[in-house]
Amino acid sequence: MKKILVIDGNSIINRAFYGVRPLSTKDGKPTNAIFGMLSIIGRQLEKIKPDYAAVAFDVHQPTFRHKMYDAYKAGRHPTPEDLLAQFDDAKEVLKLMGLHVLERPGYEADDIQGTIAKMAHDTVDTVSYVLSGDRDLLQLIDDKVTVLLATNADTLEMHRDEFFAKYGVEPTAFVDMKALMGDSSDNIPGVPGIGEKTAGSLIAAFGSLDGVYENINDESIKKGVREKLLAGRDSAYLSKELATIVTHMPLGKELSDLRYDGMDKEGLYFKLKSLELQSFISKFGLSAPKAEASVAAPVPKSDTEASSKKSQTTDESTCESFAEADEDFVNKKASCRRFSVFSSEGEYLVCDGVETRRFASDSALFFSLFTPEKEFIVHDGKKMLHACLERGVDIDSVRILDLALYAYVLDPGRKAPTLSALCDTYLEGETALPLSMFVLENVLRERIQSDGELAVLDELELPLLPILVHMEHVGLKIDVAGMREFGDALSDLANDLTSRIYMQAGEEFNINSPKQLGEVLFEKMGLSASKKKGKTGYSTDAETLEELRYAAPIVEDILEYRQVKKLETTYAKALVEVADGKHRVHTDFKQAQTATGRLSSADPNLQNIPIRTKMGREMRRYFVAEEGYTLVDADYSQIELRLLAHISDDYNMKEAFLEERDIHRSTAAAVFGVPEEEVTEDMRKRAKAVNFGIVYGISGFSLAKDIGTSVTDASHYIKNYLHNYPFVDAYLEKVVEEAKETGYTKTPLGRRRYIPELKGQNAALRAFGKRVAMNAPIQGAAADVMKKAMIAVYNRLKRDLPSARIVMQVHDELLVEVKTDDAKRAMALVKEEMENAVKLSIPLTVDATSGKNWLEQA
DNA sequence: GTTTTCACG
DNA sequence: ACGTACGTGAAAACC
Repeated sequence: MKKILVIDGNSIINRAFYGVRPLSTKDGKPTNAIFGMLSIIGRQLEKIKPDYAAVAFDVHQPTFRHKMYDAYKAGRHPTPEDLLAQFDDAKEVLKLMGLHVLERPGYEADDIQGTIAKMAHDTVDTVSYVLSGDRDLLQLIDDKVTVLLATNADTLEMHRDEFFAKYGVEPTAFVDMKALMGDSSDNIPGVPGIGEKTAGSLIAAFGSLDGVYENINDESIKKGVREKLLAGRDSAYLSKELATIVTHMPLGKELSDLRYDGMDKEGLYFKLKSLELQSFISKFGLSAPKAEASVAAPVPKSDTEASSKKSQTTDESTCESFAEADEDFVNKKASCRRFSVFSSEGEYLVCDGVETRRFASDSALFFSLFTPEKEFIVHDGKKMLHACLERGVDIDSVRILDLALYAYVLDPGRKAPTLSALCDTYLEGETALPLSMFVLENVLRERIQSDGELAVLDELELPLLPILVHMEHVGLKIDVAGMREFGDALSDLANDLTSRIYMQAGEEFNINSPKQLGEVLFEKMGLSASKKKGKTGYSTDAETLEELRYAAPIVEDILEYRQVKKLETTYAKALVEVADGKHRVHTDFKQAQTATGRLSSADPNLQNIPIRTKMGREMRRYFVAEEGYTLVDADYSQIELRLLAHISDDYNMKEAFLEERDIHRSTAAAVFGVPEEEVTEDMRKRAKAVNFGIVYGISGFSLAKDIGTSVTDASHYIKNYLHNYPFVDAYLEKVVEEAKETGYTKTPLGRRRYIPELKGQNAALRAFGKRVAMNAPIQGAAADVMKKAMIAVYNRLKRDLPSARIVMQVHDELLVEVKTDDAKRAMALVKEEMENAVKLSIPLTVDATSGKNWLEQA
């Protein structure tokens, strides 16, 4: 187990200054703070023997995060002259001790500590020791983080257990306590009248600040306390923000940059000698080097070439020196971990948290920034990732923090906010791009965390992004010649149908125009359908025409014409047109588009390729594998119903899946009250519609329309269904109830969907909200599972079967293209990863097939 | 830019 | 009392 020691420089020096009697050198230089600091840190270095060590300091500058609270900070006591005078020497001593001294403008020492502790926390086999005199840091404690709390007497090791014993709450709830009790030393107001005792028992009882206010009317809260809490609500939430330590700041360091290699014995010897801190020279076992003055100073390297270049004053050299500056930027930033990149027309603006540089879109230097482990804060960065891929960047080894995805996770129902809209909303109008992207990342991440959606962001959306880029880049091959022929045949067929339709209508008109078609059918030919649109005219949709099918032969021709025309224009013609030189089509997966968490596919949409009719299904024959390759198609069987069974925990539905029974047959038996053996095809078909309806938030009316029965019968089916699956019934009720209370639904992984419709005055809209509430967690959970599966499949194939690549996703289905020899193995691997993407209380099963094209799958 | 229609899960 | 299933994208007509 590796250990990292992270020291709060400011608080240790402060504590040392006030805890140690005044000391000074002969010529009056104060040294007591350095003395105390050495004693505290020296002891811990010896005790812990860290593998990495860093000391963090504040740089006193207003920051994005804190500037709004400057008013509070203004009340701090000024630092005494005698203490200020010791800082520079103290830092020098620390460096000579082998500690990495870190200070970042705009961030406080505790933010640096929090960030390092988090880095260590996320690294296997590494634990952190956070040394501070400040109890604020206790919030960082967890299984892998210990806080060493320096007091005047000695240094206390605070593990999770000690913390819990002392405060009675989890360390993460420490900020929640502070939010209530406040902290005068940090100018955190808290709630007036609430002290440590009350705060402790409140948080112990309700877990968090949110918990306290959610249960504000709980009888265990005394009236007086409740009144104080209500009056101080805003102050409490502001206090919580003030008290929370940032754990994701742009540090520009990785753990390996912070290695502790022991002290510089010679340097430290001289330094301590000059500070007249003799006792530490012996304590650290330091001694004068043998030949004190023999170290030659390095001769500065001659720089004639560079200086001659710079001495020129032509325009050309100005350009060159810009290029040098950029190159310098890139080189210098080799050690920087996190950048923000703002893409604009023809250029990228790159910021390392301090300075911003401009790169042309085709700058090789820009792409050279993308080295393993680096993090890039972007907004809607897929286009940039494609450019990276073209330039040979390994996009899997960098981490892309796409703020558009952060915003999507926070509220998938909202239309995608622009970067500046995000700044307006979350940074109160701060728009210093791209620097503000760092702040946005922090702010949005904290919100996502407090909403319980961090897993959705970090385990699904962020890792999925580069995978989508790969899929889009590879594309899906179409048989261009075959599809063109098919398109031509469709065109011929449409022409035949057109003539027949004109003939029967007795005139030529635009069949594609619903207006003209309506006039022909309903006025000229005198047909009539049950529904007709008032405002815009007659409805001529398939459902209406279906009614008239046998009233006039023209109707059947029109229906067929519509189908043929759709296939021709939307698919055959359109796809041939967008195929690239290698006959591949590249969709654009929208990752932040749907309200439920699904992907969508556009330009072209490859998620709605026909399959339901025989003629439409033919289209799939022209989606093919590359020569020597095979398409593997793997789809989840009944994923939404399985998730409904799992989430509702309905024993009856679970039993059907556990026994791998045909769920529609099972449902039919229940709904029609017959044994499964006696279920007819028609009964099964109706039950299937009921199953779908349930997932969509059913109504008797719509079900009746769908399966062609009376509303009475349909309602009866639903009643039987819910009676047979009582936990499903209870679950659907619960999910609507919860959505009414909280304003949102959530999937098991935490993905939210807000449903404002439930709160409105419009009854129709509220009914819609109810259906959405019933559907969103199911559809969303299925989307979560598929995203998890895509990540698992991608990584598995990359490792074990690199000849295979995912080429499409259609909600519950993955399409993989693989060398024909490896098709069997690909089927097995993909199936395995998809089935085990999540663990449910019932099995998740995947059917995998393979073939030369998307139609012929055996 | 909006409406109608229809393709998919 | 109310309208009538969840989630998408594209083509063509229409304004």
